[in-house]
Amino acid sequence: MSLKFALLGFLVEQPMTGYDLRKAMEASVGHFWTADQAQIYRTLSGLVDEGLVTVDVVEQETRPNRRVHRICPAGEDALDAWLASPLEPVPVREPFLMRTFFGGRLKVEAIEHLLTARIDEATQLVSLLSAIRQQQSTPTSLSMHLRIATLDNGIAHGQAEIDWAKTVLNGLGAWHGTDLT
Amino acid sequence: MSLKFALLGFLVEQPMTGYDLRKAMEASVGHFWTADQAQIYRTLSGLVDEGLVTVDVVEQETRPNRRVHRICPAGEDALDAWLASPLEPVPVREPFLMRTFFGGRLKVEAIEHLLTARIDEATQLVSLLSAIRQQQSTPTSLSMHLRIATLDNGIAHGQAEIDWAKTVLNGLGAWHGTDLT
DNA sequence: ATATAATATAGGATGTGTCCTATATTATGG
DNA sequence: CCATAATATAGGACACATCCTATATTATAT
Repeated sequence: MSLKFALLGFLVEQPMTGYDLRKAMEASVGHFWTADQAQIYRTLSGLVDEGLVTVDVVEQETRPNRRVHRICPAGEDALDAWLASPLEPVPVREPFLMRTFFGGRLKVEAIEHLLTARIDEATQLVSLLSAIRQQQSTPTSLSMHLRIATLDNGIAHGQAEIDWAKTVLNGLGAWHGTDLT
Repeated sequence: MSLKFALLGFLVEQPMTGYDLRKAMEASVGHFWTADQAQIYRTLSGLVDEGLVTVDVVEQETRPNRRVHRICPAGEDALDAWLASPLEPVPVREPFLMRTFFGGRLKVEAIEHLLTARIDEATQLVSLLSAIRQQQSTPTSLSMHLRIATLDNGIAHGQAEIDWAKTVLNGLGAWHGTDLT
């Protein structure tokens, strides 16, 4: 998927180890892309096999050697090709909505609990992203503008989820104490 | 994941074949859960192995026999347990935001193209969901209320995406004709 | 004083889902 | 008249990702 290109994108900025990449991703794209450590290493060696990335081994005594990955021109080409390529359809999969869909089997109180938990989670996420967003200075480049935009996207969807859940919660009153699902 | 429970949820309403389930899902939860045909059949036979579902074979001459699946009491219990269980953390993965994040490598026009395509897609989705939403009568049960709520969720997020993309698009003007990424 | 986090890589097992294929007939659309 | 959609199931191959494990030392936190 896009992990491959995410790695290439980060390696454009500077050569990094798998470990560095994991941290860099967690700190920047973590809110819209979670990457497993094992997956990063596997994808990274795949990039090396494809000739898009080279490795410099830096010997270390106490820890495993640092394998510093550097992007090749072919890697940059692959990244640019991907950026301009048509958007692949994303499989949608929302376990929470699946629960909502069959929630009629639950007691109203249990549904309220589900929804308030959802609101709490989304509120926390929005707070976190907003805090990071506040720390950003006014964008002086297109790149910065776009990176901040990804934060705004998370905030917008988080807020949409909160608003939606509150509306559903309010509409639930009509079925309080009712057992006719 | 939740596919297992989605199948159980649908089988509560009436016994169905794998084929029926695929159609039922596409028509109702399709906007927040895409299910592959092969995956449905495999998951379904898994449910049979677990003893949560039984099968009646209806002989047919011209086509493969219909294997009608019926939920067992154990299946209903499993469904209810899942509905009340804590929410598993969902892995986030948004290829479009990954592209946005590294979009600084593209020309401003190319980014505009990405964003307008995104707006078009989201607009289409919102139209489709809104049309379905309009066809719904006023909910007379908790179940109906919640099912309609899943539609509203899709509409809300679609609209949030449209609003966000338009804002980003407007902010892009400042970098028109600039090459300093 | 002791535990755990940080540094750094990588393999095996497992799960979940997609894609493609096979099979066979009838109905519908252009 | 011909193609393809609908009906109905299911297996093989493969991709992508997660979880767990192993290894080894230092720094930090309780």
